[in-house]
Amino acid sequence: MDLNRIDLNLLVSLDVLLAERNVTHAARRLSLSQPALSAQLRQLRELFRDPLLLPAARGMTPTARALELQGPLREMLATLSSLVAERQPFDPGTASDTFRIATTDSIQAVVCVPLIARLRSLAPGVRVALLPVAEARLAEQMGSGEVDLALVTPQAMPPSLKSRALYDETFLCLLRQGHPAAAQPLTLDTFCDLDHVLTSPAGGGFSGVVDEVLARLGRRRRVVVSINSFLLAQELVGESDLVCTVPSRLARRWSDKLNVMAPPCEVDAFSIHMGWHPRAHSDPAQRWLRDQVAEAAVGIAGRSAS
DNA sequence: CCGGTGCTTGCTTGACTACA
DNA sequence: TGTAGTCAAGCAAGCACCGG
Repeated sequence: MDLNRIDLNLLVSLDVLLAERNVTHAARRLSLSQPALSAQLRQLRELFRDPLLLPAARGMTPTARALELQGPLREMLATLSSLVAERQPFDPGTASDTFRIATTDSIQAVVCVPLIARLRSLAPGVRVALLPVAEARLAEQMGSGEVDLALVTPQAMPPSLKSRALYDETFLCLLRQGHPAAAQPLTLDTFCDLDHVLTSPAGGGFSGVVDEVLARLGRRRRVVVSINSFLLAQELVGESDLVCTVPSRLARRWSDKLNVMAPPCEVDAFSIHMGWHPRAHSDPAQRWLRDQVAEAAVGIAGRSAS
């Protein structure tokens, strides 16, 4: 069958004809005259090479082929109907969506805490799931809808995603209160003499951006603990003489219980981006979520990063 | 009970019209 | 000019009624 020959209106008429099993009644339902629908039935008969409906005592009787078509036809028209239905604008007041955001715990603390407060007030019916970042699977997770939004560095962002910069970030060092090294600004010598905690979302590593900077300066530090949770860093630092270099906004959150100090060497700033699948680009709910994340990020970006 | 008649219902077809 | 619609007429089948 040549698809070019198929007029969608003919299929709509067939659907009504099969439901009514009466050309006159079907024509009335389709706002057509009975002869007009009779002409369409003739075209359908040619198209399907089957009588489709045979005259009966009262109305028409469907042929086996017509009965075979009825179910799939109804489903196809319902799918088409939903496909072309006007997309409803997102209404945060009544929405009950669940948003899944993949990010590190440091970004969760910095961005997601104000974000969730914002969502609770604007869209009390929505739910938020914060998920760990599985860098290798991120593109696949977003493609399948397992994750709606990723908040990560551009390096961790799969190239297939659309992305937008949220804010820039630098590093600060954390030491416990009363730590002997905290009495004066950290020098490179003091910094390298201390034992370090290294945090990385992937975990397991003992070398990071700070080690790269030190290597360029011909220096090195001793990383004795490697963790994948930034939040655990404050506990470890608070209970030991360890030092930990963490994103500045996170460090400042703990300034009341830990010493927050500038690192003795210049560690390159980095940026945090949000990424989403192209499929979700024009989805009203997803767009609204991205706007809220951007708004939350404007709030934190406004605060000095150094 | 059966067959004839007329009415109703419903489909098809031909003539005509409107419109792009 | 072609397409898609309406109007009007024709035809077929079912049904009710009536008379023999």
